Amino acid sequence: MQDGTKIKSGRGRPRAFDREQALLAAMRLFQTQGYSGTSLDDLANAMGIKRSSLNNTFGNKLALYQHTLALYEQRMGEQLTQRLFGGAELAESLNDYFSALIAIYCQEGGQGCFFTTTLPCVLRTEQTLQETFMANHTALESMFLARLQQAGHQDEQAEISAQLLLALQHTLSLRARAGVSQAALLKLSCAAIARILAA
Amino acid sequence: MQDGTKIKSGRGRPRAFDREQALLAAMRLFQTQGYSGTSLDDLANAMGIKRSSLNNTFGNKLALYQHTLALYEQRMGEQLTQRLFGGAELAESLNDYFSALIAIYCQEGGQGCFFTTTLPCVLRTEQTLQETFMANHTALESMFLARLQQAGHQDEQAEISAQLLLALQHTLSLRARAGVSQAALLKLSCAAIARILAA
DNA sequence: TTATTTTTGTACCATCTTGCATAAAATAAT
DNA sequence: ATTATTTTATGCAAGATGGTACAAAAATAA
Repeated sequence: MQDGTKIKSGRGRPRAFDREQALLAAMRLFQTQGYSGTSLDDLANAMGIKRSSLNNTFGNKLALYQHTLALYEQRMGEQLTQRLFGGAELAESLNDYFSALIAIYCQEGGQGCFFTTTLPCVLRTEQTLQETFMANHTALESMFLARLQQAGHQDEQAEISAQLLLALQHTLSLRARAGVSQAALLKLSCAAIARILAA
Repeated sequence: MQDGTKIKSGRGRPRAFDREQALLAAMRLFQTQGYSGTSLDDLANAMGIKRSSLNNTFGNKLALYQHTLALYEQRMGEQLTQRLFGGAELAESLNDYFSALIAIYCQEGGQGCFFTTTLPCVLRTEQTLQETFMANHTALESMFLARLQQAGHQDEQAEISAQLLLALQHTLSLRARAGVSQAALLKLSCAAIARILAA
């Protein structure tokens, strides 16, 4: 009966917890333990609510996971998109974007990207997640492409450059998750950007 | 009492199944469902053996997973290393290597790389796996570096190029897993190699 | 043959897991 | 105050899960 996206609750007992704070706690746990490795009891504990509230507010486990994915995507966009389209110089914009990205990936001991570190292993068992993953994938590539075109880059070359920038983002995520230091990632990022723009 | 790596069994009842075939079946299942998403019952069924034989031969679930990772790494090395160091021309070697890599990644509906698609989500809960992942990571980068140096590439630039080649491998794995077509991956691979060598 | 070693089949156990049911609590509308 | 509506608390149930125990089976060594 619940949509899980409702905000205003006309009447009835008011919710005793903050919806977004709870989702953030769930996100952190999913990001640390993966989807299959996290139980609803774990989640409810981390969120500071009871299982009944969890199911009532977010639906089942898969729906909760999708909500955390959506929240992550939204928050990342808020923190990063402006950096990419802010600066006048393309190289400067890219360095700004990836520096901020690396800082996020290295939080909490190097979690990497929520999508690329936790989604791939469950893509085959949960079909709807494949679409979620692919949608994010194409959105990121389109974003890079738009910024390159804004800088005057042409069709074919711009498309390849956009793909390489996403490749950089992928490898940064995996390396952060593997424990590579923030300094090493920054160095790699700078060198990669220079190479990609050198064409 | 078992090491799990023993080959010769002096006396006693001989094993009724092929150890490597069983490991391959386990690998396929782990690759499809992830580590946490696969139960020992699932594995025993796929391997065609009983739970008792599984535990007796490979130890517990984590040990079995590590055995499949080792087998994957070994087999990939056998199929790919020669391609990288075979050809005389660097660009040719790289295209040969990545073409074969993509063909493997796209098998069975696009599984991608066993390491990069199933390991990241469990790195935080199983510490020993972090070392396994990092070891593979550095081994691959060293392999690319060695091939570049063999072609006469110099220190700093060769190191960056090796990192970018590993980045290419990462993004190919994730894209294959996301469902990107083999043709699209090949196109990306060729363009990326050209860019990386253009420096 | 007899003893020893290893694998195999079956069963069991303690725990975890998910979803659901039911009642109590809190608030708005009537 | 009463009713309707929503959240919260508690518990239950059916099944899954990982690990282990034990006897039977199979093969070799003495």
